[in-house]
Amino acid sequence: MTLDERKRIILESIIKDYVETAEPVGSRAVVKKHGLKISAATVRNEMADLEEMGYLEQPHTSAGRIPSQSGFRYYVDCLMEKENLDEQEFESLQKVVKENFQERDNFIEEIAHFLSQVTNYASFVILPTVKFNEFKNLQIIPMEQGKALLLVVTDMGMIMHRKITIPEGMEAEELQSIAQAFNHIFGGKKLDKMRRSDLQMLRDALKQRRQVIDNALQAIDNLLKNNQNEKVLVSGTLNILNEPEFKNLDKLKRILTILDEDGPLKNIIPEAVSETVDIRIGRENELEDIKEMSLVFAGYKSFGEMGKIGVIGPVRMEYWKAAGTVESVRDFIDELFKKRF
Amino acid sequence: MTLDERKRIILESIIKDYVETAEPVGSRAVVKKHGLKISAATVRNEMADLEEMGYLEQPHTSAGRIPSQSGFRYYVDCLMEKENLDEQEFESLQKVVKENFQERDNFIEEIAHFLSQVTNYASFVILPTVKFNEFKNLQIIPMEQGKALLLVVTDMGMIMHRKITIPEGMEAEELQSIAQAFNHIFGGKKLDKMRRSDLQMLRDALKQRRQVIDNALQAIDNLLKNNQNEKVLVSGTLNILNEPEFKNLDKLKRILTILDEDGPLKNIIPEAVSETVDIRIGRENELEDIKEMSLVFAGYKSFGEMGKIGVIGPVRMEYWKAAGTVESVRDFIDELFKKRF
DNA sequence: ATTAGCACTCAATGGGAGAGAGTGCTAACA
DNA sequence: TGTTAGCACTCTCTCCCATTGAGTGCTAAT
Repeated sequence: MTLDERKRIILESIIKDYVETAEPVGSRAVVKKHGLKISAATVRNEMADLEEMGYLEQPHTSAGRIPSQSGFRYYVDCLMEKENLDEQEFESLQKVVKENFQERDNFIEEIAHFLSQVTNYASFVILPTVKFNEFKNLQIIPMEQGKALLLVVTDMGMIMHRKITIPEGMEAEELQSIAQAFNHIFGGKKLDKMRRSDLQMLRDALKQRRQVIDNALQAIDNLLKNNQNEKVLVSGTLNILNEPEFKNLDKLKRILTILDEDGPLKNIIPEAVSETVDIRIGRENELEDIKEMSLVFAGYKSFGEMGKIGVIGPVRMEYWKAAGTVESVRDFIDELFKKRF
Repeated sequence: MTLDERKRIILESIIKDYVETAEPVGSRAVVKKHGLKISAATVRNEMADLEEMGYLEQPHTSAGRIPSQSGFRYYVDCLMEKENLDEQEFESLQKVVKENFQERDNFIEEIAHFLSQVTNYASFVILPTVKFNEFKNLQIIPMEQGKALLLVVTDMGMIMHRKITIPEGMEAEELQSIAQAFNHIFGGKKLDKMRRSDLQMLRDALKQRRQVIDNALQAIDNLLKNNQNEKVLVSGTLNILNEPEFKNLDKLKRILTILDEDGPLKNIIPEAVSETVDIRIGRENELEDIKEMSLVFAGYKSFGEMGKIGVIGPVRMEYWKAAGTVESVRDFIDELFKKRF
């Protein structure tokens, strides 16, 4: 399925034109745009060939051609050159990182924002679960009257915290011994293996402090619930309002609804992602509702587990820019996470 | 400006009809809908009067009437009866609270979600700043190698935390003495009064540990930056896709963009809010971009400072439902916050 | 004061003509 | 044999106009 040089040039130039204008591209336009030394009629013949091969299609007989999804696939596989961040964009990324790398949540949000700004598509960042982190250490720190702060630290350095109620007047030492009991039982366990059944042991070990323990367990339960699921962050969804293919209100609504909710989004992205950029074009996506959208995404590591970043846009997407950007950002934060999170 | 009974009935019935259908309401429709004992012609006369008074307007001569913004204002002030949460909704609210009151951020998010679900409008919750809380207590807790967790607690019990880097091998006691120095200098200060100028004192007090102190100060700076500004949470923005007045793509985009960003939203809500429900209809809003939208909102207290919740929707809004819902939810969480946050 | 009747207004709908863009095919050309 | 000019043809898009129908305001009768 390799194309001769001329067909390639024509296909690529139709793709570039179509991506820019969202209009079918005619034979004359192809010749003009690239100052080709052949006539429109010749191009028409080539276009007819490309259509037969399935790379182009015609909305109706008297219109120009538009790239088919296979056409885009061929382009992405064989013709595309990724366009990485330019100097200015890279500086802006560094600035974003510098200002926000203090706190993980914030940071991730800003990264998503950056992605959508640079590409002009909707972007997403999926935070990995910490299921497979190990419970390393628990601390209970007395705060104001009757309150304490419960800290859970994992082997990868992830910290979770929650406020709990304790009996008034309880000594710090007592809290410490409770914490010790927890550490003894849960220490070294993967988070997803921590079971309520271990509770009995604790109860037995510390008959007197049932209330604190119950509160603490409740809090841990809650922390785990909050962190065991992947968190999804989306940014720039409104970019799709600019795309003429979604000027239909119903379609728009369907897409925005998907992007607005966490649930569907998680299912959109394939479970297994690699650390290289992957592209899913239109019908290649499994979810029915996004068969008119394309995904460009890649995996990164944080706290030892796999997260995902990417952009989502119309099939008529600037794949070269999207792929380059996702790649650059992925590499950048992956490197960063190695050091910090 | 009081209306006689008949005019009131007519105005109210036009409002209800128009809110439901988004279509101009004709004289016949008014008579039929409410089984009035008067003829359409009589209603037409009354409608002409109401139009003269500015409560109704006519899109064009051969159409029915729609309520003007003053009409809605009159309705809200003189005719409306708030429709509070029904039993089922109230139960659902309690359930939401029960499942999420463990963590403030989550909790607030779910409240916003609840509001938008029940009203079918976009909802917002603005978290108060903690500017006026007092710095009460700082702790530095050693974590894994070379890392520590910095905790800042305010007099109202608000906890902020951040991870910092410390020199390897530093003793817990040493950290404690650093923390003590902080507490000594900042203790009792309002958060918005904490100045970098105090830094010098610290430096002098603890010449040896400059690195830890710098890191800690950096972290505190960051925490404050994060919490001094009001945080805005928005939910259910896509509800406006259902409103026929926003089927115009440009308008839609303008509104969604406003709701999508934090900045504009903060300015939409008047600075001073009371604890009772306030309603701003269309042009009563100061911001140009939302002069076609209405706000229904109220203030609540958390950590001793004022937050805001409310909904935003088209001028053609079910004010009775929106006002009742906002009131119910406000009262509920206000009560809750008194106990917890 | 209320109502029936009627002429009038104006948005919305749908059909048809004309313009314009682009094609496929044919025949001529290098 | 590949390339090109020319031309008839197709199909969408836009504009125009006539028709329809809902709803009004006014007038005259009750």
